[in-house]
Amino acid sequence: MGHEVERKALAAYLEEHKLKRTKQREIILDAFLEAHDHVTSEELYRAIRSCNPRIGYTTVYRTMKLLVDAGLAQERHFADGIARYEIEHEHHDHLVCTKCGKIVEFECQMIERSQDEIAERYGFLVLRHRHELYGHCGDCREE
Amino acid sequence: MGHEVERKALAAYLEEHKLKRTKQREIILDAFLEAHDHVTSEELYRAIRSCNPRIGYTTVYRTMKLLVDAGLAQERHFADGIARYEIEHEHHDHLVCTKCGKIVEFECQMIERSQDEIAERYGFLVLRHRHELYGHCGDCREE
DNA sequence: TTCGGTGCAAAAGATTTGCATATGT
DNA sequence: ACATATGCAAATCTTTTGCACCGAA
Repeated sequence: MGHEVERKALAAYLEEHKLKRTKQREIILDAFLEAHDHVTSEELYRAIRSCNPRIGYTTVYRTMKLLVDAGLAQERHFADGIARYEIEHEHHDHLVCTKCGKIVEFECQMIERSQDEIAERYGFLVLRHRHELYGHCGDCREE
Repeated sequence: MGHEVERKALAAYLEEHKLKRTKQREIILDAFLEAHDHVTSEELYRAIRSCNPRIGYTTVYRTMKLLVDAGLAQERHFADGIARYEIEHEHHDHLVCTKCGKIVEFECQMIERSQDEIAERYGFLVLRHRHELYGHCGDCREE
């Protein structure tokens, strides 16, 4: 089921930090990589449980923190305050519906370029950014 | 102690929604306006308690949600997932230096326009946004 | 054999809810 | 008078921790 690159990255991280390779960690990594973005720990736990009933809540929480430390996942907090994880990847931004909680990712070259321009104007070297638009999605704005 | 504008805004909202003006709501509004930005409900509760021991936790939580609905406060979630409130003000974008902590505000018409375009593409009605660029400022990037 | 890992249950921390009482309108 | 607001305690929800047992190195 693929994910070789990520498995190796995790293995390297574990070895480097004298931590152990366990099947739970592999299972959770796979489930995370297969899940839609913005999964919560609880969603992951449920998904994993359906195939592997012997994995505990705690292990999912602990492993997700591990994946963050290993640079494989990113933790984000949107309006509801629940931790959500996404795969560490290129810059992208979010539209968040404050009514139903829907989260849509978008990318906009124009904005990226404008950011570079702004950064240059102020002499900044930009390393990362956070850009979230909050409002009502198509389904919720009619109500 | 000032805050006339906000008090009137709250009163208007309460009247419009057939809600009641209570002294608790005024006290909490005042405390919120006087607090530093990014206060948590708990901090507010403690600050209010020192002068008004008869106000309950619950009322602070409920009133902060009310202030958000009334457009007087904004709720945010940073890395720890605890709700923090700040005064609703014009949307500034920020450049944040992760070395020296300098914060520079900027505004960019191009970005604003792009946001509108994105929102339209996804059918969103955008109410507010958050846009932060993190990096090193001119003074720090040389080191 | 030795540590770190796991899973359960219990704790902790933040926020919400049920309900009897109090209070604006 | 009536409907909403309040405050307490209890419930809920997410996440963390303590601890006995398990398993990778």
